[in-house]
This record gives sequence, structure tokens and C-alpha cells, in this order.
Amino acid sequence: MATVDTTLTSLRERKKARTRRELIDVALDLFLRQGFEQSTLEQIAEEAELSISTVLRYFNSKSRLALAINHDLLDQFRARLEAPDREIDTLSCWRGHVEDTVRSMNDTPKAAALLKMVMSEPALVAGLLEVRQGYEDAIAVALVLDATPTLMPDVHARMLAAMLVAGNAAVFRAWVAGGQREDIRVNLLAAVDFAIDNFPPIRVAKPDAQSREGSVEGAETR
Amino acid sequence: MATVDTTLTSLRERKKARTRRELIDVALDLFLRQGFEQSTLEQIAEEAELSISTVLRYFNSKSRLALAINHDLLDQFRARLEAPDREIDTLSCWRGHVEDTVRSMNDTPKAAALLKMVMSEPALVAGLLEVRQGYEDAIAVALVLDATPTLMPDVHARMLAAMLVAGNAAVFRAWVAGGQREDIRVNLLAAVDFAIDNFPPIRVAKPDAQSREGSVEGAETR
DNA sequence: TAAAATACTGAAATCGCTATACTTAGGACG
DNA sequence: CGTCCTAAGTATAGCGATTTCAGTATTTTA
Repeated sequence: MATVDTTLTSLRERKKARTRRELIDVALDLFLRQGFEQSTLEQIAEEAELSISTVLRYFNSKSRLALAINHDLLDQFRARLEAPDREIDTLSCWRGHVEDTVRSMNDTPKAAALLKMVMSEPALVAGLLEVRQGYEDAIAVALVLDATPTLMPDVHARMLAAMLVAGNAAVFRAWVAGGQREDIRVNLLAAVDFAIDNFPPIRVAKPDAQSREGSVEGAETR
Repeated sequence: MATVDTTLTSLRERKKARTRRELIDVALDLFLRQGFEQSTLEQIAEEAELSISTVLRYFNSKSRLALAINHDLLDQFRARLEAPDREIDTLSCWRGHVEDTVRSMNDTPKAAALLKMVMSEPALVAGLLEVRQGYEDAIAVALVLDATPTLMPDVHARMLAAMLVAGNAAVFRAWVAGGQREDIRVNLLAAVDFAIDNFPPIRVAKPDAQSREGSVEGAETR
């Protein structure tokens, strides 16, 4: 009873979500300001007006905190794949996720600076690889479940997954290196389409048209 | 002068190499015996009859010590690629490296147990991903230098590299999961050939015959 | 409102890792 | 052989991340 309609959850949950968001904000700002290594948990806790214990209960490590956004995106993707009502095939899910990511990246001015920071800090690079692996696993598993018979289902599924994720990473790397803003979306999708088009043992219907006007690459569905 | 012929180096160097080997031996045994997390640097130093300082001068982190073999293999591969007199193309280098690795793995009884241990310890899994990335980088760079014109050279090179490395990892994972001994070599090479055969924008002469009798996969060079 | 559940805090201890200054052993050279 | 230089090995001090746990505050729920 009580507490009318909380839009989604109850006080406790809302409070938790809010402090989580605030914590991320504070921490990322701090990292951007003075670097990852240079920022101690004590400092973070201080600025977030929490105790170190609490910070570590929200994120079980400092690097995990720095990669919160990346992990959240991965979770979103997983949710998209595991949605009980999903109609779209795995590869289109990935394509959609990539598009959404670019979009949200365009809205977030700090995004590029953040990525640059992450990619220059060894500890965080390692963390990023784990996220990448998470994507690969999710895609590969979904592909196999999606029914894609080949002689070596798991191996081939993982190869395609790796291709997709690696292509993505490569484009992002290039994007961060030169402050390119516009062509990233095109390149990203071109890479996805390229992988899909050229991986023989796995063939799926694609969304076609609609948002493929930018495909730079040879994209003859063959 | 003096010290006749030390086969390769002088006392100091030999001693260093020897303690390095011993250190690895001791540490890996310890890890296998009581687990990675459970083994402290103090313990390792103790058993190796060295000080912690020295252990850390040989390997700049505990996990690096646990992954010494993997890093050594990566270095070997890099050397193979960067050999000033190399005649063979990048992909054949990779193929050769994979073959050598399997061979040396068959000679080392602890290999499987070690891999299993590494793959079950989160910290080491992360480390393994870094090694994997090392391979991808090496292959991708070499491919581009090798002259492989495509519309997006870097991206496509990285995609093929990712495919190769991921396929490898998948086969190894399967191999470790079930104590399979024999088919690994065949599967490993089949995966390599599959990737090479099916990646359109990069086409290179392959060693053909010789050791491809096991190719399970569709390997029509086309 | 009282009790159960859960969030938050504080303190202590462990451990990996860095920095630094010191000791010892190998090798060059007169 | 003795001297000196360099690199290997050691001891010490200390920072900071992470774990554990016991105690306090706040929400929920009955």
C-alpha cells in the first residue's frame, strides 16, 4: 500500500538507482579530471558523500566503476537478445544495438573523452577486453540457439561474433584517434554488414534498406 | 674473453635464464597445487628461494607470472613475423605457430591442467584476453604490411585476425572441457583454414597439402 | 508501531605492488 | 691478483585496493 505510484519501483529502489547514477557521474568526472590511477577510492567516496564500503558495494572494483557505462550497454544488449518476445534474428539485434550505441554516444559529449581515457589506462583496457568478450559470448550463444547448423557450430559462431566485435572496436579506435564525428555511424554499420555478408556458413535475413544507405562496403547480399 | 663457449651467453645471462625457468616451474606448480588466489607472492618467493622483490623484478605481476608461458609463445610468434628473412606470408606464419603450439602442448603433460586453471581464475582470464589481443594486433599489423588492399584495410585485417584468434580459443576451450587429446590438432587447423578460405578481401597462397590431410571443414581453396 | 529486511558505515587486516637505498656477485682491465 | 663498474639480488617502508565483519540507520511490512 501507500506511496501511490512510484512510476516503476519503491523508494528504496529509486534511492539506490539515484545514488548509483550520482556515484557514476562523480567518479567519471573525477577520472576525467585527474586520471584513473590518480583517483583513489577514498577521494571518490568523499566526493560522492559515501563511505568506501558503500562505493565498493555498488561496484565491486574501481575499474568496474570506470567501465560502468560499458557494462550497462552490454546488459542492454543481452536483454535485447533474451527478450522472450523478440522476432529479430541475432545479427539484426547486434546491428540495432550498434546503431543505438552510436546514437547515445552522439548525445553524450563526454563519451569520446571517456573512451580515450579508458583506452589509455592499461587496467581499463583489460576491463574493456572483458566487456568485448561478453559481447562475443552473447552473440555466439544466440547464434547457435538461433539455429545455424554448420560443421563446427560453436567455433564458427564464435568466429563470426569475433569478427563483428573486432570490427566494431577497430572503427571506434579510429574514431577516438581522430576526432571524427560523422562517418563513424556509416563505418560502423558498413563493418557489420561486411561481416554478415561475407560469412558463408551463417546466412540470415537482414533488415535491408531502411538504414543502409551509408553502406560504403561491397554489400551485395549475394 | 675467457669462458670458452657458453653455447649462447655468459654466466650471468645463463644464471638469469635458469632462475627464471625455475621460478616459473615453482610458481606454476604452486598454483596448480593450491590455486592462484591462494598462493601469495611471499609463498612463491619462499619456495623459489628468492625475495619478493626479485620475483617482481622477473615478472611485474603475479598474473604475469602465471601467464609466463602464454606470453613467451606470443613473443615467439611476434619474432616469427618480424624475422627479417621471412619468406612466408602472415597467415602461414600463424598456421605454423598454431601447429608448433599444439606440438609443444602434447609434450607438456601439465599443459591442459594449466589451461584449465587459468580459465577458471577470473584474473587470469582477463590476462588471457590481453594475450589474445596481442595476437590479434600482431596479425592485423602484419596483414596490412603484407600488402592487402581493401576498402577498410585496418578494419578488415582486424576482422580476419579476430576470426583466427577466436577460432583458436574456441577449439582450445572445447579441448580443455573434454579431455580430448587427438582431434585438437585437426580442429585447430581446420579452423585456421576455414577462416583463410572464407575471408574474401584477403587472399594469400597457402602451404597446401603437406599437413592439411585432416581438414574436416569445407576447404575448397576456390 | 514493532520486527524483519536491507542499506550504510567503520575499523582492521591482507595482499599486491612501487620506490628506494643497500649489499653482493660477475666481468672488464690494469 | 686487485680494482672498479655493472647488474642481480635484498630489505624496508608504505600506498591503496579489496575483504571481512560487526555495528548502526533506514525501509518495509505485518
